[in-house]
Amino acid sequence: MTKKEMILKAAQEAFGQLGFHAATVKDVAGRADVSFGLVSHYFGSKQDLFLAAGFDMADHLVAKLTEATDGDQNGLESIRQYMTAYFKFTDEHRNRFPILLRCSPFSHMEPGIDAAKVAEKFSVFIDKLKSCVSQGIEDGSIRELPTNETALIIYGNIVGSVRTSLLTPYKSEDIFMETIKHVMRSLKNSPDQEGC
Amino acid sequence: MTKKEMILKAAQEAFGQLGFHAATVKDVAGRADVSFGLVSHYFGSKQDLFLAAGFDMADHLVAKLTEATDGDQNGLESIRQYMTAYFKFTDEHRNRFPILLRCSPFSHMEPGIDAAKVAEKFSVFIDKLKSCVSQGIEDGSIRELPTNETALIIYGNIVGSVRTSLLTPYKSEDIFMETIKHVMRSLKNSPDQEGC
Amino acid sequence: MTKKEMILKAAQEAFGQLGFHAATVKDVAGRADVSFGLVSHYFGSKQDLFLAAGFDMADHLVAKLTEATDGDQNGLESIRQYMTAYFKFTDEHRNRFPILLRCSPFSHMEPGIDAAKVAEKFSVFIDKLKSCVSQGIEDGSIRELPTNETALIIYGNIVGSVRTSLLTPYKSEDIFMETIKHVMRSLKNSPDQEGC
Amino acid sequence: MTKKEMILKAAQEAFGQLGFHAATVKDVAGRADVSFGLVSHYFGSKQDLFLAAGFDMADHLVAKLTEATDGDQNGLESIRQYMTAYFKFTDEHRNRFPILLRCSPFSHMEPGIDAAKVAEKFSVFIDKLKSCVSQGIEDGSIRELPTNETALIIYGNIVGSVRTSLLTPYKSEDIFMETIKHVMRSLKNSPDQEGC
DNA sequence: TATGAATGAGCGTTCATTCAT
DNA sequence: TATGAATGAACGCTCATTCAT
Repeated sequence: MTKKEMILKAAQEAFGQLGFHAATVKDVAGRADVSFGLVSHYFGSKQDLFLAAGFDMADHLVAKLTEATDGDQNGLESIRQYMTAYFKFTDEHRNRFPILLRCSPFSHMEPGIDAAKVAEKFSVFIDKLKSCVSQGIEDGSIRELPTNETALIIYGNIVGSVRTSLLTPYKSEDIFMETIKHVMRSLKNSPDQEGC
Repeated sequence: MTKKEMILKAAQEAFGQLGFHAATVKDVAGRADVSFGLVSHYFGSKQDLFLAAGFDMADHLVAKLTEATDGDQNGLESIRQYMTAYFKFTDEHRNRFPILLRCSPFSHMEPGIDAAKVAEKFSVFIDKLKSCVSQGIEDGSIRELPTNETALIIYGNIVGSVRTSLLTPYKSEDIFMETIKHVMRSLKNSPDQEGC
Repeated sequence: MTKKEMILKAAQEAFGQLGFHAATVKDVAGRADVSFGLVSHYFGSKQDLFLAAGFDMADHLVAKLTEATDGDQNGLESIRQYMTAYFKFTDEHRNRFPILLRCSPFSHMEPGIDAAKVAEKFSVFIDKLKSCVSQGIEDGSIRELPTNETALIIYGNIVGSVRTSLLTPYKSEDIFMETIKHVMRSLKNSPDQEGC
Repeated sequence: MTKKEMILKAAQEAFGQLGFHAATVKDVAGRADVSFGLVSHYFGSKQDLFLAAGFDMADHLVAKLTEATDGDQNGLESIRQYMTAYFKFTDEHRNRFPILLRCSPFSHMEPGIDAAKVAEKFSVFIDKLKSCVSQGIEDGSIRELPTNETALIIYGNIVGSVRTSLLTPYKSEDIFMETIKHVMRSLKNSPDQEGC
């Protein structure tokens, strides 16, 4: 691994654990075992480093989600795969995943960070869900629901459970699996059941 | 309103908008139109002020939720009232509500803040939901679900939609109402529908 | 004891233990069990309080020293009485005596304190010793020594031992008694012994 | 001279003149003609700087005292050399020596300074005197006296005269020389003179 | 007399950033 | 590439002091 890559990993870890302000450039350099001057050399300002760290993590997650939803299953099943892949990714990167909870439009952006860039980057997560919902409504696996709101609610459901799992002391046996069931129940098209 | 109260309101606003680190004590004092020395005089350290601001907001919300769930409706209906009251409260305090998104166990606690105190304070939000779920399962309005996970997922749903509404640029016509429907669909006990 | 007197005692204790800067007006008020506003009311500024506390202690010590040297003994004996009374006084006021080590021309005056006033106040301690030395040389109990230097050296001896006793961890069985012997040996006029 | 050394000299000067509290880090930086950030960079906290400044001065003095007492003269003569070297050192460093009057177990330690470290550092000054006294008693140049108390009293005598010379307005022609004579007279073993 | 709300100068300290090497 | 000396804005905080009650 190059020093540049080591800095990026260290930044994801430090920013994820401590947040933008509390994580210092010296701290990142220390975790990467390089001099702090090298951080600026490669990544410029602290803000730039934060975005680079967040976007790198986002790119890896997008790749996994794309892979998971690429099959020819129906819309509801795609959403299940999306959620499964998302939760699997968080489990596999518990140390560095929290950077995505920080560098996300669903979180307060630190003043000085370009929120628009972050929002644009993350729109792909929502757009993917929208496609799944649309497809599911078309193929009959998902009941008639407003596409936009439903996608946002599902994403909120995912992130809510990830936050519960990674951040709170309110521990649960298997909140990820229950969250998937919760969403499936809500979306599933059952012809003989009226709404509420 | 006393100056002490003005400082508390200003702190909720500043911490909510900017976060613990980016919001400065001088900024809070400026919003409250008092000298910065008075902040320490009444609240001690910045961390103490943060907790006071968060807990004050939490107390007000708890009061509303208690009022909303106090009726003799069934468990599912109690959850609907809980969610309705929660969303109404966020709408009525858009300026100062975000302190609760910051000072919450579902968020990263700033290093130096006593996370245990926060978690204890907020456990009432989850506990209230647990009671509703239990009651709903007993009275037959809610299907057989694990109480703890379900309560946490509902709370995640609520906070997810609040975050979407207050923080993101992904605007939606009426995400709060759709979120309530989403939860109702998922929880409602329909004897003739199997789970998934 | 009036509140004014209680403040003075508390100031001697606080300034003695903590020094001018580290001792706060609130601390003094707390020890005296009065509100901090009352301190300013009676004594004006912190500097004024410091001088009042130091001078009060000095006055009490001067009274004891005067009493001790008032007899009709010879000069050497007067010095012994002076030293004995001085050490006795420090023992009896271990809690509050250190104010005199702080508010003294033999210590660094805190910037802002009127050093000249302090020096004038304390000159009486040296002058008393000078008289004793002069008298002793006249009455033959003390050898021929320069009056001024000898008085200063004796005073330095006294304060040195007080500092050793009150401040250092270098404990000693009876440094006060040994100090008196040390001075007596050095001053005593022994006709058959040349100097060195 | 490196900037680090310049900061140390400036700290000795500033702390010596003004004391720990009244001397500010910005003041030290100004005297050293460096930015105040560099002080933290090299020395950490103000307290660390204070100890570094005091210990550096102590080390230089110890070197001189060791040199002065290394000869094969008798114990009494060693003490004379010790005192002579001590007084010479204070004269040669009148600007920066006072740090040693502040950073010393014979002075009130500022709250927050590690008094035990200081006491340990300074014990060498007393220990050197103890050796001289012991040796002098053995070789017959010093009368039978308690070693510990006598060493402490001699050190008190030295510091008393240094304080008188450097701090007070009570000026004297040659207090240092008279102090040496004072100690010599008191210690010298005169077989035909009884004690007092 | 007696209180403490209110002020703000000034402190030590942190830390992103620049730049000579 | 890689280092860390050097800078200074900005922070939280303390505390003497004033003054209305």
